[in-house]
Amino acid sequence: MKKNLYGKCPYVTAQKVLYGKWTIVILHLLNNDEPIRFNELQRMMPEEMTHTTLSRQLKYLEKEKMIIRKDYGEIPPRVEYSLSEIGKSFKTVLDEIEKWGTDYINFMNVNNAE
Amino acid sequence: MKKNLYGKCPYVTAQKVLYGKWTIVILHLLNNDEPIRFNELQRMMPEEMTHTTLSRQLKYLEKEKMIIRKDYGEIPPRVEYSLSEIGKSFKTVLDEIEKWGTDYINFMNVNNAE
DNA sequence: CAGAATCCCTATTGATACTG
DNA sequence: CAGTATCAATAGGGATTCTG
Repeated sequence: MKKNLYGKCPYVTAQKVLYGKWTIVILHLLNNDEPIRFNELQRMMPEEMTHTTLSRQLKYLEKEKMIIRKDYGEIPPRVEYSLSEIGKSFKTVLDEIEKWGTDYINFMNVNNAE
Repeated sequence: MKKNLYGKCPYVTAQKVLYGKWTIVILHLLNNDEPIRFNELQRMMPEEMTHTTLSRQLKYLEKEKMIIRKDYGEIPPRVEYSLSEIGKSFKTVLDEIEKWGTDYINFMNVNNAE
């Protein structure tokens, strides 16, 4: 009987980390030098999403050690998100995704009449 | 109001193509010179999955033009799957995923007591 | 062998209201 | 501002059966 290979096979593991509906986009947006506040991040998202969903995705990525949540404990609340070290190292994948994604979009535009 | 950016933003697009539970692994397994038959592919999968699920994922990837399905029309059936051109170009992403995934696994092993 | 069809079940998302 | 809590809606996956 085969076993769960999360934490063993790099592909299975990466798939699980990236499985959320917005994870790649969030990691991409956080991939700069400035930490980003919650609402700011929501406004930057390319598509509509509720704060409930964003909150959940952020929590998931935090649990997976991809991002760091810094709560300033102020009123009104001020929370900033940034990439962790292992999250930053994901940049090489993001760069390839951007290149490939661009190629894929062009390819689909050429090949699809619709 | 924000719009659906599938087909516009490379990250959103890549996320949608990769959203299946096994897509990355399937693309990785098909990433060689030999086409692979259905049952053979199922046996190669690192974790248990039913043929129903594999069938669905393959259909999805075929619809997204990532893979090519070749039906030999024989009895008993013989169907081979291989990567399309745009699917092959995904290799650069897969390579980075493998590297990063390996780093991530090591990182998690060092940092998690459990 | 390589599915399709079906049903069921769970996980994920979305919508809304509430809070310090 | 940055959430949480709750509930409803949906999609995706799994199990089983049937087929040529």
